[in-house]
Amino acid sequence: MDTNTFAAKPDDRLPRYQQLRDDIVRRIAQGEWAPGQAIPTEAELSQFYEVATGTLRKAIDLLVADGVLTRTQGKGTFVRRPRFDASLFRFFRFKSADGQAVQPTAKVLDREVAKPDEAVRTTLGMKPNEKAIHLSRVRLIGAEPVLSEDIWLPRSRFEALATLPLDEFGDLMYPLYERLCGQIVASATEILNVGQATGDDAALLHIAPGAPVILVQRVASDFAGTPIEWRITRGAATTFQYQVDIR
Amino acid sequence: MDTNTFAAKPDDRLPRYQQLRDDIVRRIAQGEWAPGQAIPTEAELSQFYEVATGTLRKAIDLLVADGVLTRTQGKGTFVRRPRFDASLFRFFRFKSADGQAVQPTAKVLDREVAKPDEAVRTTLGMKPNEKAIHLSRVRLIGAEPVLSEDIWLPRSRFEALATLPLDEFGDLMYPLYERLCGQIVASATEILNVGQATGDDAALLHIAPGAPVILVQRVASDFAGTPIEWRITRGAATTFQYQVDIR
DNA sequence: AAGTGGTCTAGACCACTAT
DNA sequence: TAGTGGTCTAGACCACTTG
Repeated sequence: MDTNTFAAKPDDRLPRYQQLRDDIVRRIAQGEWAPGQAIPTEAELSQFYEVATGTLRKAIDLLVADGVLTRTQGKGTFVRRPRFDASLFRFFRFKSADGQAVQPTAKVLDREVAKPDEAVRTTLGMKPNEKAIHLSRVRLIGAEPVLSEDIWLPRSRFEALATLPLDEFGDLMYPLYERLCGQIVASATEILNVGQATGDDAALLHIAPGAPVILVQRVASDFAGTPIEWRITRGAATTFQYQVDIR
Repeated sequence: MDTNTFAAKPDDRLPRYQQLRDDIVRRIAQGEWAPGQAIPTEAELSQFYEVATGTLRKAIDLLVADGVLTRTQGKGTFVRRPRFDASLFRFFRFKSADGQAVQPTAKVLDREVAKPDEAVRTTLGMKPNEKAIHLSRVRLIGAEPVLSEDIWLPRSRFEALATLPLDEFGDLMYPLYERLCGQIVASATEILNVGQATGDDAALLHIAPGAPVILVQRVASDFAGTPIEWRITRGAATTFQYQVDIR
């Protein structure tokens, strides 16, 4: 921070507060300020950037609205640690026997290092001959399988996962990405569709072939907006529910 | 506006800008400022409320973020006219023969004035013996039925629709509510589920009985947050697609 | 008590729209 | 040219957290 001036003038035509926002996300993307840590105080930042506190606050307001930062009065402003492995609960409502919401566990069934589909390859911005790591997972409530998942990762960023023993993958992938590969998921886009269970799905999820299933395709990206994971999740449509509020 | 002081001090503990926001939505809900019209200028409002322009702008920022107001530089700040009859396109992707996205037309099949289900009655906050207007609609692309809809409205607010000839209902309900009944839909909550087509659905939508269908339940409310419409829409799951961006 | 973010002021000047 | 919202300043004081 100290040694690095605000050289970045990406676009003088943009308002100052947008330039500030861009510079702050750049520093986060480059790891200068890490998730879970506090960024410098408003006073320090406004002095460094040579803007009034109101202008700096407006830049931070945008990042808070985007979910990149969180503010806590009296404590500081922090880079948000994204924890949306639970995001599927926005779609699938799982309950235990006593009606409580529960987190499913996960089990990696298979892993291969192979050439990805063309669609996956282009989505992840991979070179024509680059290999991908492909994981097949099942997620369970107790012993009951509820979700079936396929995950593709570019090998270049996730080399450590190519050799990790399958039983050492935990329930959550994103902490693993961060710990073993230094890859932090900052945002994601999900597309929902309805399909019918294939024979494999049916066997895995204990439903009838042809029964309706929800397909959630997710592309997850880092702070710089680069896609780093492609994932598809399938679950029985009977467990599906989603709520939207319209402005 | 001139005759009406800012008597409302709903909660002195709240920041001024939140009090301003509440007072502005109150005026909109009461019809003092109507959808499509401009509200007073920032200079007038900040003088009237006796706050600095920055404070007033923060209140308006909130309402813009909520989708209640829109600002246009050089022109003014306007009460947004909600137009989300097209919101189903967030769920169902319809295309014409040449691949263009199209708006479906609508046809009211049936209307009855009857006691609503208990669930509908309580959701709409209706008295125990109050009657509701129930409409059955089908929505079509060309001649092809794609969505089947049931709508319940409290009779007290929508009397005019109890007698309107069925062929005079247009394609869009909300402009009708506003024009004939003075009811403006300002927000809505939708819940999605997946089901299987009943015999009626199958016949109406030209799909096989038991085929997967998407059910969208919508509760629409006015500016004051009072629910005024309950609606359920059913469509073939094959036409369903939804995209979410996660922070 | 010191340090943080949260609220608010009283302006200035700029960019855009309309006439 | 007049009027609108958009940006920005240079502070002040308050509410909350931590030592």
